[in-house]
Amino acid sequence: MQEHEFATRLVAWQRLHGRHDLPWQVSDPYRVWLSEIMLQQTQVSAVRAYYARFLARFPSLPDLAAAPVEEVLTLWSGLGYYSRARNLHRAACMVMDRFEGRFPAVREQIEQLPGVGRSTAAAVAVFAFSRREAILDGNVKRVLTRVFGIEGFPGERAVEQRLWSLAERLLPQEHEAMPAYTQGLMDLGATVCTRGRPACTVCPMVDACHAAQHGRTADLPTPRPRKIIPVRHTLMLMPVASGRVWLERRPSEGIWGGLLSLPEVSDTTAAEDWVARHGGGDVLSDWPEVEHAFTHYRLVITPVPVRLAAPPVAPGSGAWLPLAEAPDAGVPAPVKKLLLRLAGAPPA
DNA sequence: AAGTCGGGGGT
DNA sequence: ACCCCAGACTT
Repeated sequence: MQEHEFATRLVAWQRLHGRHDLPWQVSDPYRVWLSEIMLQQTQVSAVRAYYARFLARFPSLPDLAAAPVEEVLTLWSGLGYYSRARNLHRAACMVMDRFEGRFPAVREQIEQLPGVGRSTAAAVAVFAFSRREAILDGNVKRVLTRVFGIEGFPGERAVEQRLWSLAERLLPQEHEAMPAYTQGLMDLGATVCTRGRPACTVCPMVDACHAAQHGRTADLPTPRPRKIIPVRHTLMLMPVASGRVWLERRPSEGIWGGLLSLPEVSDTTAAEDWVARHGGGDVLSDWPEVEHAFTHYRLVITPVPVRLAAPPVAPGSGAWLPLAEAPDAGVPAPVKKLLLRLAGAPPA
């Protein structure tokens, strides 16, 4: 298969068999950008509801820029990678005062926005402005490594560079074909050239696909080299008083940045110190640990429910929330699990 | 180049 | 239980 034939086949396939009903298939750059950020490392099925909710609250970019970042984070909670939400808000403000409210139409300018890398910038440039730019996300890497038989872990610099240059050579010549071509690349990866059981029998590339012809779809793309995942332990205090629980806002840097959460301490001594510093109280019971898995480590949380002796005077930066409301206050998933348990078995 | 950041779905 | 997903940013 000549390289120019790839785009021809893909565009024809997309028009007949691609997805045409995704809510963000519009030309409004704000909506395209929002969807691309939400879709980073997150699957379509998970994004749909968040996208609708987000647009209902922030129908346009000026609405988003005018909102407090805390509200953006609350709408984001559950999607993960919370720096995306902070960057989204920063970028909206940047478009307002650096680009006078007009979304930039060139890939290099879009790429200046925080949270937007080359691939995301290219996707916005293509869908909103029909620019001739290549994307290279997980779907595209899978399709290209299989069709063209590219060996090596795509996270490796040399492999990724080969993929970028290949992706650029494959672009259709006509600007008008760019949205269908780019959508076709994503659709093929998402619905046909899937990770587990690719549907090669209905693939428009099957006769030219290196992996399909050599029975190597299970080997490509080359998987990430194995690593040992460490385990970390932490304690989370659950300070309760008068039917309310104390939540603190975490620093914007690091894990769960900017989210409301339970106070975290490193060990039991630090836990006792914390209670003493806040007027003293009783540890209510020993609760079972909660495990939470990240990409790079496993976190074991020991919950420490405490009834504070002192009345609910706010210590530091946070809030006393009614037990029934706390689980939905935009907290990290494992904290929500703890708060639901707390609300289900409130201290007498 | 390697490490960090999350939650959820597929297998 | 393990893998990865419409990646970007920091060190």
